[in-house]
Amino acid sequence: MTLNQGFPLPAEPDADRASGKRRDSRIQVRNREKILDAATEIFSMYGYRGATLDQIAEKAAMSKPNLLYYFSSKQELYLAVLRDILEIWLQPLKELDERESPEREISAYIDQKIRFSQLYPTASRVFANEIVAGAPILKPVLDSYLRDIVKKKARVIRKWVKRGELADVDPYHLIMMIWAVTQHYADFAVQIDSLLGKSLDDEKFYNQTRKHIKRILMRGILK
Amino acid sequence: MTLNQGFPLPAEPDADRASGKRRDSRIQVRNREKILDAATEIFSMYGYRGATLDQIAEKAAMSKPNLLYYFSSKQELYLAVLRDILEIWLQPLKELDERESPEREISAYIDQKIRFSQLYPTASRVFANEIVAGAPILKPVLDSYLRDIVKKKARVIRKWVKRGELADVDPYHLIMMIWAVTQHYADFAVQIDSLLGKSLDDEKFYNQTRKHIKRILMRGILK
DNA sequence: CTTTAATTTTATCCTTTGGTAAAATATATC
DNA sequence: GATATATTTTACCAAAGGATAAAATTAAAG
Repeated sequence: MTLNQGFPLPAEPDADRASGKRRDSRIQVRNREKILDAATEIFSMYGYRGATLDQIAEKAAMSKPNLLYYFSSKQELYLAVLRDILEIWLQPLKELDERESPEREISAYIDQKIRFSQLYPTASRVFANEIVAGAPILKPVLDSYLRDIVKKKARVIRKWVKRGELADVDPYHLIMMIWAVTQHYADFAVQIDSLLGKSLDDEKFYNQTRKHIKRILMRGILK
Repeated sequence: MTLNQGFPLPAEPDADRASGKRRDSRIQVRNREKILDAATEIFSMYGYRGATLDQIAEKAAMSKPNLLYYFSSKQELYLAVLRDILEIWLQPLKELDERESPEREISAYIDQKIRFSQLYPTASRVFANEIVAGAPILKPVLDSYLRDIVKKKARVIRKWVKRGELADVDPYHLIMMIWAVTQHYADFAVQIDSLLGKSLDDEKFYNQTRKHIKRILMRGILK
């Protein structure tokens, strides 16, 4: 079960772009997308091992061999899904800017994270699944790429603390707290639905949630 | 795939206790426990569908048919695992007592939740897996049992707010925030290990985490 | 000890699953 | 519209996985 191999993520393999073969025919693009969407949904429910190509193919409304024509193995498909997710997942953190006030920056960061939970709940769940499972695939990425970004941003937060613009918080715990709370609304959406009958799709609930999270967190960390 | 059926959880099926058959021979107890432990670990990594009886049997150091002698199907085993988890997962919430101060009660609640993450990280992950997967099994329990408890405790929190002992927070969001943050340290342990090289097993890190979470949250919600 | 009941092992079954081969069909290019 | 290329379908396969049957072994009771 050494699923992991050759995952120099991020960066699509994406060989032969201008090379010999013409890719990206209309139908090529459309079908790959259809498959990725279906796969995201199925992987989010069953995880890598639990998901089956039959399920994914059915959801994508095509035969299994046809699916395998576009992604030559389950693993390759999973990698493609994870690649897409990681990109949008990481983006917001990179934008934290020390030159701005922590109030503004952290508030904006929370906004972006909760927006992600609203827009891509299934993607969030695939990611959650992967991490809960012990990150068999993403571990190398966490250990290198993510680690570096977070380290850099921890420095930014620490600077704010030194400047006296922020209470004396641990940057790592703060970042993880924000992740935990915002992702929770996507990952545990069923539970929330059971308790409140609401989801982030409901714009009113979305805003209430967003404000509430921000209020408590910002009160907790601002001087 | 209608996994769900006859899950009047909580309450073990537990027929024939004083009835005809004698249960609970020494070996019976020991083996069931060994299996439940192994199953918890495997289910936590692969989810219900992704886990295999072979893996579980191997981890429990017995043959698959032998395992099936103790739990007559994969589903039954999964149910038994969930039952055990749910019990310890729910306990702390029930103890919130409106007669005490919110400061003391919520602080104690956070302590208990983070302690759970430290003591039973794999159990927490099985639970997370089940919820992320859409709670195919636990949905009825969430919709009834959990819903009632949370509603009751939301009332307690609301009372504190009315008494002016707590800032004007939404009880549901507060509870979920506490869940999210505390469970995160168990469910996303790999990520934390990647970023910090630490886990809650490290008593020092455990306490630092506990205090940090409490500091920010309590600052955020106390008047 | 023997007898009876509990536990474990061995052999096996049927279904599902990831994946392939090759034929058939559609699409594009000249 | 003929030819080459891309896409889809049909028919399979070998391995894995949940489960059962029945034989073999071990433990308990008298």
